[in-house]
Amino acid sequence: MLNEKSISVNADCEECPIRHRAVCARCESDELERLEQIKYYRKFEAGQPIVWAGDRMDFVGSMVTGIATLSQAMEDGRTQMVGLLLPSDFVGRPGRNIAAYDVVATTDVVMCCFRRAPFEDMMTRTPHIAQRLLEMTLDELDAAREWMLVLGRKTAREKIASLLSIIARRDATLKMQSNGSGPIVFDLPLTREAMADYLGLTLETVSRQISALKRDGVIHLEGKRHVTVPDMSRLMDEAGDDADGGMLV
Amino acid sequence: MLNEKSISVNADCEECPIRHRAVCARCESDELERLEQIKYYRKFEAGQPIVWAGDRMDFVGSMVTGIATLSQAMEDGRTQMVGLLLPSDFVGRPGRNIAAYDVVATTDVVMCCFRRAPFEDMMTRTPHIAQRLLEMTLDELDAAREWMLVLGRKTAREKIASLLSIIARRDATLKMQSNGSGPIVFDLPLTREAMADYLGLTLETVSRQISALKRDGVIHLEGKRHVTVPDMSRLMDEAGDDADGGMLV
DNA sequence: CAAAAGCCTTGACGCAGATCAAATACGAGG
DNA sequence: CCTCGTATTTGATCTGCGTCAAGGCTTTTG
Repeated sequence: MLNEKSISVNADCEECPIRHRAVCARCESDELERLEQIKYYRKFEAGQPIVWAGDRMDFVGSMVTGIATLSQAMEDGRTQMVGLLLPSDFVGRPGRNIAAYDVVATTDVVMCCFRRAPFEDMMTRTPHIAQRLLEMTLDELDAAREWMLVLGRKTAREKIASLLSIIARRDATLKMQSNGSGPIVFDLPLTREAMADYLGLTLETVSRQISALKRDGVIHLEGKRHVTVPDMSRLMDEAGDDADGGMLV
Repeated sequence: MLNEKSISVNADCEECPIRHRAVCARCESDELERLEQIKYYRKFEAGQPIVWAGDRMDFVGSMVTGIATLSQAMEDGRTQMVGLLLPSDFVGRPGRNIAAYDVVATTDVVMCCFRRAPFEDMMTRTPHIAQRLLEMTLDELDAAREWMLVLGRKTAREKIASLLSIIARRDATLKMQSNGSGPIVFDLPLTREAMADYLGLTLETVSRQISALKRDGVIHLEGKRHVTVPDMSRLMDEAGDDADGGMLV
C-alpha cells in the first residue's frame, strides 16, 4: 500500500510507472522538467469520491495507480458508468472547470495532478502535450463507441463476456503475458453492482450470467473475484465479437 | 439541390457556412489559405455509403451540408449507430488509415476533404488546427457518454424523448430561434429504422412510442417527419433529464 | 392509373431481463 | 466464537420490449 514516502520516491518523472503512456508520454526531458515543477500527488482511499458531477474542479491529472470509475446518474438514482479509469488515464477536461461526471476511486488511487491554469498554459506552449491528449481522447472516443454497441445491442450474456474480454485484454497487455493462447488469469476490479452499472443491467442479472458462464465452462472462478479464462477465443465468441481479426489496433 | 456550380462557389473558405465551427474554426487567414490549397469537395447522394468499416480511408474531412450516420454492425446484422454527423463535424481520424465505422449519407452530403498526409503534416505545424480538433473530440466524447446513459438506463419512451430533445436543441441553436419557451418545430432527419439503430430499439417500438407521445400531447406530427413540440420542458421531463439546469454548456 | 417498393403503424404473443424476496458467504470487530 | 454488515447467489414472478404478422400510406415507375 502506498504511503507518502513511496509517493515522494516517485516524484522523479523519469521513473514514473506511467511515464510512457500518460499525457506526458511524448514530452522531451526539458518539457518533463517543467511539468515536474507544477505537479503534485493526491491520494484517494478505496470507495472515496474524487469529484462529484457539477462540482468545481480546479485540477486535472493522470491516474498513477489504482482504478476509478466515471459515471453519470439520473435524479431517480439510475446510474450508468461511462468510463473506467486505469493507470495513465487522464482525468478532467482542459477548458472546463465544472466536473461533468462523478469520479469515484474503486481501489486506493494515486493521481498526478496539475492545477488547471498552469497546465492549460503549459499545454498551449507544449504541442507534445496537446498532441498526446488528442490521441488519448480519440482512443477514449473509440472505447465509448464500442461500448455503445455493447449497451445498445448485446444480450446480458454477451455484455458480461464483453466486459470480461476487455478486462482480460487489458491485463494481458499490462503484464505483457500475451503468450498467444494459454489460459488468462485476472481479478475483477469491480463489484457486481459496478459491473451492472457499466453494462446497463441489474446486479442480479450480472450474477446470474456469471454463474451461467461458469457453469458452461467459459470461465472458472475462485472466490468471487478471481477469474481464469481457459480459452480466450471462446470468451470472445460469447461476446459476439469476431474472435480474431475485427479488433482495431 | 447542390451541384458542381454551387460547390465551386463555396470554394472560398471565408464564405464557408461552417467556417467558424469546423476544424478550421481557429485558423488565421494565412492558415486558411494554406488549407484552401489542399482541400477538395466531395458529394454523396442520400443513401450512399461514404466509407465502410475496415476500408482504407486516405482522406479526412468536414461535413459541409447534409447529414450522415456513423455506425457499427455485428456479424449477425445487429447495428448500433454511434454518431450522427452534422454540418461542421469532422470525419476520419488523423493517424489511422482504416475506417473504424460505417459512414452513410442520410441526405445528400457535401464534404470538404483533405488527403491524409498533407493534412497531418499541416496539423503538426498548425497548433490552431490541433487545438480545435481536440476541443471537437472532447465534445464528441461527452456526447457519446451522454448517449451511453440513454442506451444503458433509459426506457423506450425516455429514449425517444431524448432523441427528440437533442434534435430540437440542435435545430434551435442552428436557427438561433432560442426564444425561450415558444413551440419548437423541426423535421426528423432519420427514418424509424435509423432512430431504432440510434436508440438500441426495434423500429416497431420506435413507432409505438412516437404514437404514444403524440397521443399524450407531448408532440404533434404532420406527416411522418414534421414534428412540433408545444412545450419543450415537458419533453425534457419525458426524457428523464433535469428540465432546466443539468445541461452542460 | 395500376403496380411495386419503401416506409410506417398496429395487433398478438412470447421471452429476456427487471423486480421482489430470501438465503448464503465472508470479512471485520467485539 | 458470535454478531453484524456487505457482497453475492438463487428463486419466483412480472413486464417492457422484441418478434412475427398484417395492412395502410406515399412515392416512384411503367
